[in-house]
Amino acid sequence: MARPRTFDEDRALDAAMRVFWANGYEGTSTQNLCDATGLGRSSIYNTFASKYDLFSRALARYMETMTARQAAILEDTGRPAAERLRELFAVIVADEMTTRQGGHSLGCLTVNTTVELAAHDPGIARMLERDTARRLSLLREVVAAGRREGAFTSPRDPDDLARYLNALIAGLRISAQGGAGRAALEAITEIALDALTR
Amino acid sequence: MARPRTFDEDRALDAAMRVFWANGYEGTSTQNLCDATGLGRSSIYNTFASKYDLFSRALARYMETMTARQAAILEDTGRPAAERLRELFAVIVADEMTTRQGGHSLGCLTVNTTVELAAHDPGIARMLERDTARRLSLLREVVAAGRREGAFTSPRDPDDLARYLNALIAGLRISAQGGAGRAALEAITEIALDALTR
DNA sequence: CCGATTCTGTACCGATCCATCCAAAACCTG
DNA sequence: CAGGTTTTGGATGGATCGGTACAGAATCGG
Repeated sequence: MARPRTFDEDRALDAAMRVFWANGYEGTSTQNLCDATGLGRSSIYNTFASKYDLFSRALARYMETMTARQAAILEDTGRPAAERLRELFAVIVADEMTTRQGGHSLGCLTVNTTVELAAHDPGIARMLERDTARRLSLLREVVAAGRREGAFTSPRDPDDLARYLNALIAGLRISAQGGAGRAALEAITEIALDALTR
Repeated sequence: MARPRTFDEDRALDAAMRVFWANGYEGTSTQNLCDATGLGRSSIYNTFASKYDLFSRALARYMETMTARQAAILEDTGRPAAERLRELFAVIVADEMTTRQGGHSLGCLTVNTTVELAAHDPGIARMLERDTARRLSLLREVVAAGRREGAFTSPRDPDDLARYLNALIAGLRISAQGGAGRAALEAITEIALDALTR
């Protein structure tokens, strides 16, 4: 029929995602994307409509994989809720430690994009809001489960507790980007749980 | 001697700061800076060495004013520590609600810059680290005072509690940038205090 | 009111921005 | 192996990027 592609679209998307993650949307040039993906400009623009479209799809991919990972941990109803939440924190801290570049982590593409684009781009903002809603739902469920198990004794509204945890996770990412080390991050997560078990 | 300036340098710096705050470093063009300050390119480059230098000074100004405001609240030893901390949260939430543009706040220039530049620019990173150290010190002091007063019963290390509060404040900003409303932000701050009083 | 000095507006610089065009290359079907 | 179709690389597009050059305007000391 026709000449086939010599590259894998998902691999290209992954490479693009990492560049956007490290440099932000404005901070990434189309040349950067060519270098990172190994593709020519033509191949990129033939596959993705624009830099914006490529970013949008990279962000969607990131959110899907990240939130799915978190869902797998938080929805593992075979384990106590408190243990699931601790595991989530441990994974997040581990991620922050492994995406380090010269003393500072890259943080989280979702958080980074919220900072850079949420106020300027309604389309991106809606994507972020959907992802946040999903994570809030996961967190609310694990909080409710922990309460049923008697582990989380806080009388606060589970919705608010979920928002609290979500905010704290974002703050954890910012702290890591600011240079906080593993011990500091772990201490933060320990204290964060105190609010649930008080 | 010579022709005097027709503009106030501090006012120009303020205008530049707001543009960087709203659009980030990469997202702000020199033309944007001319428009916002009302200055011509010559005046800007005659007063500031470069876009980078202008940003650096705008950031320094932001950090100085913001942290000074927070210090004034946290170091007001005439009031109970818990009250001071609540007041800090109230001011932060109020700020986030007033810098809104179309449902999303602009967040905090310090946090935004941490996301955009900390991993790439050692000079900016050091500025941010100094500011963070100063705020951590303020928070540690208020935590220690609250403990002496018997209000904060958490047995955790005051250093860690300060880091926890700092992370939570950043998360509060991110939540606001993501579209969280006043009620949600206030609930988060209430729960955050639970970790200190457990 | 003149000379020295500084500020300011405009034009301009090379580099880079995102995106497109087009011809050559590569593949599948018949 | 020929025709049709898609991909690919390289050249190229106008626009904008950060920054500079330069001439004229504005002010002060004398």
